[in-house]
Amino acid sequence: MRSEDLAKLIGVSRSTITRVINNYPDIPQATRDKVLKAIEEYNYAPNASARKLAGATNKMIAIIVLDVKDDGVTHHVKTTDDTLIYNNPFFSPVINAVSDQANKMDYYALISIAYSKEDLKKVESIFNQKMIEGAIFVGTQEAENELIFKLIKQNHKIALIDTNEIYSKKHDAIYINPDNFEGSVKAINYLVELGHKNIGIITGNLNKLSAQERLDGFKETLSRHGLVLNCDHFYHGDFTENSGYDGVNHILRAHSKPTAIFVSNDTMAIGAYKAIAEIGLKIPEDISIIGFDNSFISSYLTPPLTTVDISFADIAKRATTLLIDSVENNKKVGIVEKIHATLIERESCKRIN
Amino acid sequence: MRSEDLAKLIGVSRSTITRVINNYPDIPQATRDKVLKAIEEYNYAPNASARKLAGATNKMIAIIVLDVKDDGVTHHVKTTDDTLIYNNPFFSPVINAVSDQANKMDYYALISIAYSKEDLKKVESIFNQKMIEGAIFVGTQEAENELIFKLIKQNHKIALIDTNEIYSKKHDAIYINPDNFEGSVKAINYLVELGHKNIGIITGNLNKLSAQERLDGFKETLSRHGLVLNCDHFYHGDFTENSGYDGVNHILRAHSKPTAIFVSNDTMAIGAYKAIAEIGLKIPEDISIIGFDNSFISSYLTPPLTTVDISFADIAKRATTLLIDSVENNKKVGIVEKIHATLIERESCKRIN
DNA sequence: CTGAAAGCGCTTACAG
DNA sequence: CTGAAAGCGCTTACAG
Repeated sequence: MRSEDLAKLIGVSRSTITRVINNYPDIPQATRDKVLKAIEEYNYAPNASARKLAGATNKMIAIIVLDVKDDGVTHHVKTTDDTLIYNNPFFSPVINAVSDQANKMDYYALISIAYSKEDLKKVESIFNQKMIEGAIFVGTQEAENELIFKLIKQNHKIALIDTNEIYSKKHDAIYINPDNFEGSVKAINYLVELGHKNIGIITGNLNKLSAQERLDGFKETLSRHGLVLNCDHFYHGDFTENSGYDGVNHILRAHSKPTAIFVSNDTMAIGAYKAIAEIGLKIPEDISIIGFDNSFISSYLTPPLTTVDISFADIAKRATTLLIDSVENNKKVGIVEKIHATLIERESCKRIN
Repeated sequence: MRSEDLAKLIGVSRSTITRVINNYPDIPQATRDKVLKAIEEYNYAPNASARKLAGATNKMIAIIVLDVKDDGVTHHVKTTDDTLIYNNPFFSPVINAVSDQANKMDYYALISIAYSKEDLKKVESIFNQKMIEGAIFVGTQEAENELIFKLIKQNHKIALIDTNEIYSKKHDAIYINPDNFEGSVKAINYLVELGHKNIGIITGNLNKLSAQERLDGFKETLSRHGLVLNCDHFYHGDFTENSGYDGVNHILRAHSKPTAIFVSNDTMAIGAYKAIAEIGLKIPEDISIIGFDNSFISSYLTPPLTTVDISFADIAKRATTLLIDSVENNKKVGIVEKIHATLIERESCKRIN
C-alpha cells in the first residue's frame, strides 16, 4: 500500500497523509483522525527508502563491533583464541543495550561486526551508502583510528565506547568510557577497610588506557593510605586468563606474600583462581582476590568473585542517547563522559583486622 | 557523491555506472576497469535508499528477538527476573552468529528486541516499511504466532529459530531447531556407559517442545537399555535456576536415591549444584549431574559441568543461510531442519562400574 | 555496447 | 488548510 492508495481511499492527497504522519501543525483534528484511522485500518506504513530518499531520516543507527586482530595485542574485551566471539561477555550487553535504547527512542539499530581490515571496508560502505544517521563503535584499536577520524571529518555522527585513548574535544565525536580510575579507588579502599596493607596487583597490558587507569587508581589509593607497593607483588599481565594464572604464580613466589591481589579484570581472575587452587591455597582464607568488570561468570566462580562493576549496558545506553540526540539536533559534538563504577561485594575478600 | 557526478567525471552515463556495479554482462573490460577505478578513487557507493526504491534489494535482514512476557511462563532461554536480558547466554550467540553469517553473505542485519506487545507493533512496522528482505525470529512464544503467520501469509521471508512448536510445511517458513531428542539420547547413553542404572531427571516446563523432546529422548534411551524411571526421581521443573534447586531437593529426598540426574538445561544445573552443596553432597563423587545447552557458565562451575552442546551459533548460521538463499532465489520455503547436538564431557559425571 | 527517460514512493516548498 | 508538482538517486526496460 502506497500513500497515494491510502489517499484515494479516504479522499485526501498524499501530502495530507505525510503531514499527519510527520505531525505537521495546522491540520484539523477531523482530518487528522480520519487519516490516522485509515492508517491503522489498512496497516499503512511509509516506505522507508522513499522517505529517506526524499530527505527524511530513516532513524537508523549502527552498532559497529570491532574485533580486528591486527597487531597481535589482545584487547581485554576480546577472546584470545581464534573462535569468533559469539558470546563475548563485554560485547553482548553493549549490543543489546544499544539496540534497546535505540528502540526506545524510536530508532532502528543495524549491527555490524568487523573481524578484519577487509570488513572495515564494509563498515565504511555503510556510511557511504547513507544507510544510517550515526554509529556507535565498540572495541576500537589503533588500526581503526584512521577510518574513524575520516568518518568524523566527513561529518558523520560517531560515538565511541571504551576507546583505548580519549581524544577529548579535538574530534567531534562522543566518547563514553567507564571510570576505571574510580573503580580501582573503590576496590582498594574496600581492601584497606578490610585491613589489608599488603596488596599486590596484576595489571592489564599497560598500553591500554583502561589498564593504565586501573593501575593509576590502585597506586594513588595505596599512597593515600600510606601504603607501598612491593615490587615483587606487581605483575604486568595482558587481560587474558593465562596472564592471571602466571601473575599469581609470580606474586606468590615472592618472599613476603601479599594478603590480597587486585586483579585488573575478571578474566585474569579466573586464571588467578586456578593458580591459587593449584598452589593449594584457599580464597579468601589464605588470600583475598578482587576483580574488575563484574563479568557474567564472576558470580559463578567459587567463591563468588568480589569485583568492580562497570556497567557496559549503562555506557552503551548513554552513548546511544547522546548519539541520537546529536543526530536529531544536528549539533556538533565533542563529548567525553565517564560512567561510574561500583563495587560488587561477594565472597573472595576476607576481613583481616 | 552521486552516480551522476561520477559518470560526468569519467565521461560515461549513470546507467553504465550502475551496470558495472551490478555486474551486467556485455561491458567491455576497459569501460569496466575505468568505472571500477573511479569508484575506488572517489569512494563512491550507491545510495542504499535510492537503490531499494528503484527496485534493487537492500540486502538487509532483521534478527528479531522476542522476549515478550505475556503469559507468566518463562521460556528456557529467557531470564526469570525483570531485568532486561543484556547478557542472555542464548540470545547473544544467536545475534552474533546471524550478523556474522549475514555479513559473510554480503547482507546487513538489523536487530530488534521486543519486550512487549507494544514492541511487536514496531516489529510489524519494520516489514510494512519494507526495510528488510526477510527476518529471523528467536524466542517465539504463543503470543507472537498470530503476527508471524500474518507476516508469512504476506509473503515475507521468515526463519524461525528454536520455535516452541514446529509447524512443518504447513507454513512457508524456515524452521531450524536443535535436535533435543538426539542430545538426550547422547547424554543418557553416556551415563549408562559410565555404569549408571538409576537416573533421575529434572525437566523443563513440558508445554515447551524442547523440554518435551529432551524428556522423550531420556525415556526412550532408558527403556532401550532396559532401565526404568523411578517416579520419585522425576521432577517437573521450568528451566529456571530455582526449579533446578527445588528439583534436587525433591529427588534426593526419595528413599532410593539416583546415582545421576539429567538436568534439562544448564541454568537448572546451577540451582542443582547449589542444592547438592547445601545437602552436603559432592559432585560427582556422591551424585553425577549432566546438563543441557553448554551455556557459557557451564565450564566455570565447580566441577565443570558435563552437558550437551546445541550450538545456537550453528543454528543461527544455518537459518541465516537458508533465509538469504530463499530471498535471493525468491523461492517458496517450507523447511524444517534439526541441528546436531554433541556431548561435552567435563567433570560432573563419575564412572561407577 | 550505451545513453535518455520513466518510475520507485515519499517529502517539501510553492500556490492557492 | 490542502493539493499539484518537483526532486531525492538509483534501476531498468527501451531505443539506437
